[in-house]
Amino acid sequence: MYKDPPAPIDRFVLRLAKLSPLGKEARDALQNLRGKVIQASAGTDLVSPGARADGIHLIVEGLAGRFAQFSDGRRQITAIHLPGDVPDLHAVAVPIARPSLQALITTTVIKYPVEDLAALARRYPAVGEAFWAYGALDAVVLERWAGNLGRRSAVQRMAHLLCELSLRLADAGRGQRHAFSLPVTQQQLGDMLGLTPVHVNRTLKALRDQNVVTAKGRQFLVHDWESLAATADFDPSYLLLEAAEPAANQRRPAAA
Amino acid sequence: MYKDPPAPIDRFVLRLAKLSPLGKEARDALQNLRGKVIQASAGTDLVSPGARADGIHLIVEGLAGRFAQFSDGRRQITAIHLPGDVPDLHAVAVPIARPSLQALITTTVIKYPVEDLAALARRYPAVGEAFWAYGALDAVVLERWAGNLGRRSAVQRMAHLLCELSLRLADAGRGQRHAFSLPVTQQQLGDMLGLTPVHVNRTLKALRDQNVVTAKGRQFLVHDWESLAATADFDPSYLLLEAAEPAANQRRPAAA
DNA sequence: CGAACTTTTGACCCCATTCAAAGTAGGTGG
DNA sequence: CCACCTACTTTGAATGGGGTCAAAAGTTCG
Repeated sequence: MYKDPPAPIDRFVLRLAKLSPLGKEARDALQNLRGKVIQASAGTDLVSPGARADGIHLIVEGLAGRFAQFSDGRRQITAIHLPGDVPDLHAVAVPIARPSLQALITTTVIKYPVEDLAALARRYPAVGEAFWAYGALDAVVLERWAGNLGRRSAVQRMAHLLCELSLRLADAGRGQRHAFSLPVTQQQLGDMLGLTPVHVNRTLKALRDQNVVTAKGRQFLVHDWESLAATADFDPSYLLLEAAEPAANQRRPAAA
Repeated sequence: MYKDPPAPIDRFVLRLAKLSPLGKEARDALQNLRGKVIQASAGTDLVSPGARADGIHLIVEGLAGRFAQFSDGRRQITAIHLPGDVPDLHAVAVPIARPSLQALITTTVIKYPVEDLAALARRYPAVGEAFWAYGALDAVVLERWAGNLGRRSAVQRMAHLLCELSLRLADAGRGQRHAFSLPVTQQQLGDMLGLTPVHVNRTLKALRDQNVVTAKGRQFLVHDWESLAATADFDPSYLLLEAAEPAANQRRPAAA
């Protein structure tokens, strides 16, 4: 077997610690937070637009999308969150600013009381600073997402999304950058890319015909990652993953 | 006369204080920050893509755009910043994550040393928390921007942009929501909206023909704000301006 | 008073949407 | 285990919104 996926809370704490050095006491305090475990099936809203703020979510398993909704019901997904992510951490600082959150597949989350996290941030300044930095990085990713939507063609957008997600999934121990499972519908891909489901299908077909990516079922195989990154004009550095740059030491045990 | 535009640094401190109650000492410390005044003419980059981090910018006068740049040179503006805004405050927490910044018109900024702001945030926890919250609100606006780019037609995008900017300009004391000056080129509007300059022109013409907005020179007159907001599906609450919604109980007593 | 930059308009093209329908899982109950 | 239902995927044909190319008419400013 490959490396086991790290426990989501560990992943979260690790990322925080990388942003601002955390003492052992602070790390333990984060690990010992108690929250409510919640299961959501695909397509249900974890936080509906305009809902009251009642907790901060840690993704434990599955896939969640942050989204904006329009009055006609259409949605634009603005960020994808994997196990170990906390999509709405910034709501600790600004309870009013709560993003809407949707489970894209069957998803398990833990919901922590806002006050507990606020108390932690106040008690350990390093934690507060790490929370702030965490939100800042989130905003960087969001900015790329916006650039993607504004200025690129359908194929480029799709390529960029696949590049981003392949690296992040690999980083979360959920696959490898050239072979991963992304079990979302084409409808949902459309909501991420600002495209109609029909055109998502055609776009995937185009990539398949170029022999760059094949999506069978919801299993993605990237045959030519370099070419994919090139069409996407993708620069991984903004994700700030360690695995991102060298990429040489991407272990690949004999499997499949 | 209408109200005078408040001094930009005051506007910034005021906004911070609204996010997290600041003591007089902390407010004074913010006011007394010393930085380098810089003038930039229209179109020049205040921070070029990939440039080294060397300061945090307060917009004093003019208009700046945060942007993403692609390898072919095209740009997508992801946020507009008015006098009193600090576009890159989050770089205090994550120096690596520095947004590119462009002066859209002749613009004056003050550049503060990152360390000075970091020291302030560490010394006054309330300031740190306010900085964090400031970034969180910025991200909320950015999320709307992304939704705008992903799912709306050219006319809707333009309408939304004009709604947002008219309210923010009015809030900054630089005009009224139905009559304001936005002295940017149609090329730059295109970079904001993900459109070509030619189509920006046609879009403005469409709004003019519907008698909703007329843009003569770079002076904008909104004849029917309600109708504009309706076509944009615009909801002002995300901006968290006092003028926008009731928000009556938003104020807090200044603690020492 | 000319040079460079904007704005405006026209004609044509192409990418993505829309509408429609057939094919393909996946899941449930008989 | 199969019949059936529902949701998702795939493909075709027609439409349209926005892009591209080109040129003329303002502006601004040295």
